[in-house]
Amino acid sequence: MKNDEIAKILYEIASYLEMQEVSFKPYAYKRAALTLDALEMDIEQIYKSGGVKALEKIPGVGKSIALKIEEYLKTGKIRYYEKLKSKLPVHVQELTGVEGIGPKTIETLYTKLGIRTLEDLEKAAKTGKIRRLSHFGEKSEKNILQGIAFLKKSKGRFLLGDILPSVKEIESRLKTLKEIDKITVSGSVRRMKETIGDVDFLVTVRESKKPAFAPASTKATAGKKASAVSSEADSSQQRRADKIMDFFVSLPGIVKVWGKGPTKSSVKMRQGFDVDLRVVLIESYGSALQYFTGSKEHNIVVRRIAIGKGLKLNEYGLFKGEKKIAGKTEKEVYQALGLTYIEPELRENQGEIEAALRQAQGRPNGLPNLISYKDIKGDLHCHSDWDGGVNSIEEMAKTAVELGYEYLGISDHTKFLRIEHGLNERQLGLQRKEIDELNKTFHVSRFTFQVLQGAETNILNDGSIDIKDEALKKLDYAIAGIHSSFKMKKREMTERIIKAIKNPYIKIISHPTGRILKRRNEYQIDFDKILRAAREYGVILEINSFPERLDLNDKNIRRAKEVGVKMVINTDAHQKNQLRYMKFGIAQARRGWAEKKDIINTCSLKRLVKFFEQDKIK
DNA sequence: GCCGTTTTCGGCCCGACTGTTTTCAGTCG
Repeated sequence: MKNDEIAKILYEIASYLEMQEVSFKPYAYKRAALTLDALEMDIEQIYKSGGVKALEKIPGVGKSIALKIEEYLKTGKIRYYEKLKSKLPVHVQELTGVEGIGPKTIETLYTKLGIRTLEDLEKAAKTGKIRRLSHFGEKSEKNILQGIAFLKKSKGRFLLGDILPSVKEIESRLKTLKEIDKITVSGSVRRMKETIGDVDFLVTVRESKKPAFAPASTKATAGKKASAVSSEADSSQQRRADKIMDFFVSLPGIVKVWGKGPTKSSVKMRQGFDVDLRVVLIESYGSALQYFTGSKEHNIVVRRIAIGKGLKLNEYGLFKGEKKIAGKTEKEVYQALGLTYIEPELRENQGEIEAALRQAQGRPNGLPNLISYKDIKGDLHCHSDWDGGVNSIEEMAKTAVELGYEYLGISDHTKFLRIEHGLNERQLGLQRKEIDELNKTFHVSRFTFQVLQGAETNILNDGSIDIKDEALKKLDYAIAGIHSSFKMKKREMTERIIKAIKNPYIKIISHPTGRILKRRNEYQIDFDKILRAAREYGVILEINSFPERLDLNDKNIRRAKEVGVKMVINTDAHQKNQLRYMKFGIAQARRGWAEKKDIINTCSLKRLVKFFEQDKIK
């Protein structure tokens, strides 16, 4: 899909126009980019089905942008964009990645100092050139360097949410190949880590219909690097493996083939990440999957256990001397080592191996009974067109029904956030009416589904809420989150959040630590203190599923669970398609060892409403 | 450049915060 490529260009056009102080156009380009980014349908398909007219039907896309999209689809270029770029030849995307750097600053830095790249910027900041410019000082220089350092830490890593769609696309293309039998993505993608270095696929070659005259020898594969198909095996199997590799390295979106061999090929995708494909033997599939799924830390300990039992574990199998005793499935490998199966999301050597051992021996404190990807019954944090979002409440609700939910909580921004068209008390009242009307239409159908009215209110600097209690009271529930003054001192910030927790109508704290992946650290807070307050007042902490947030993180989730604080997994969707981000939040919860009972939106509508109706403990 | 219950032109994009300033420019949500 070229959606994200085009969105990226539109964003950049917006930045270039901002540099030139053009008014309003940047806003239009950004809006179009935003829609395109989260558009579920393939833009190319839309164009093919109805040409420029169909493109114009996309919200935020008019005649001019539609023609530019057409130009890109036809020629791979947009002349207007190329022209803007040649006028100001700077790496906009790279530079805006630094927190605090925007188009205007980039323009100044380029014209005054000729800064074009991140490298130029770092050099200029380090040599004290930036502080000499007017409107810049020592502090701005320091902030720039900090921003660059933060960016560098996550360099070469991609957000899971950004690359998972491409991974799925590659997987479905590979699945069309009749030569492939099993296919699984391994590595950090399988572990659903929040950021990903590269993508590893494991496949097995489909057996020929006629039985091969000899099975691949286990002896030949023991501990040695072996070709995917041993010399004894059917040579047609090798031909099929070659065919898989030919197909793989010619997939669309590949910009470079790093290497291509009979068992491993490696390519670089247009988005910048690498994808490896490995062909393994069916009898080693489990051990290969275990090996390539990692994490490295997890595997080191697992292999040590094997050694302790006089065994050897590698990607080809679990061996006792020359004899292979397990390897076909992962479960088999773990069991042969005296462990129960460990879900990929847990494999970080954070105590999961010890827990699997205890469980296998029937002792207490085994592995958690992880929340499953199907346990969620509703989403309690999403936005509608009432606060400037893309979709109406009805459209959001319909998607929620499609997802099989029992309820959807609309929680638009409130008035402090003017740019997000935050709702005031009066508007919340009007919205209530719309929701009540809409719910009547759902009640006639046989299944249970209900839209709940929430609101994502703002925690002001003194810890008060920007909506009056009388209005909060009329909502089904209220969320509070921090959207300003992120740099408060630890004590003040902690007190600020705790004061919001104490508000009798606040039930949920959204994105509690405020971090933005690849961009911004958590706020300075005493998390344990906040946990204690949340437990005391029965307030729920959110696991925000948005790919760049994923806040709480895994460690905080585990901590919350240990303390007995309940959590909710929400998407924070600003468009209906983003309701599908839920899987990232669930993965995060799993990586934090959360069980179904720890997460409140696994419970039925009835129980949830009852919970919200309860008065808070204090 | 987009959009339309203010409908084919004129409105859209506010307000807090930061770092630089001493009255403002740029960024962010």
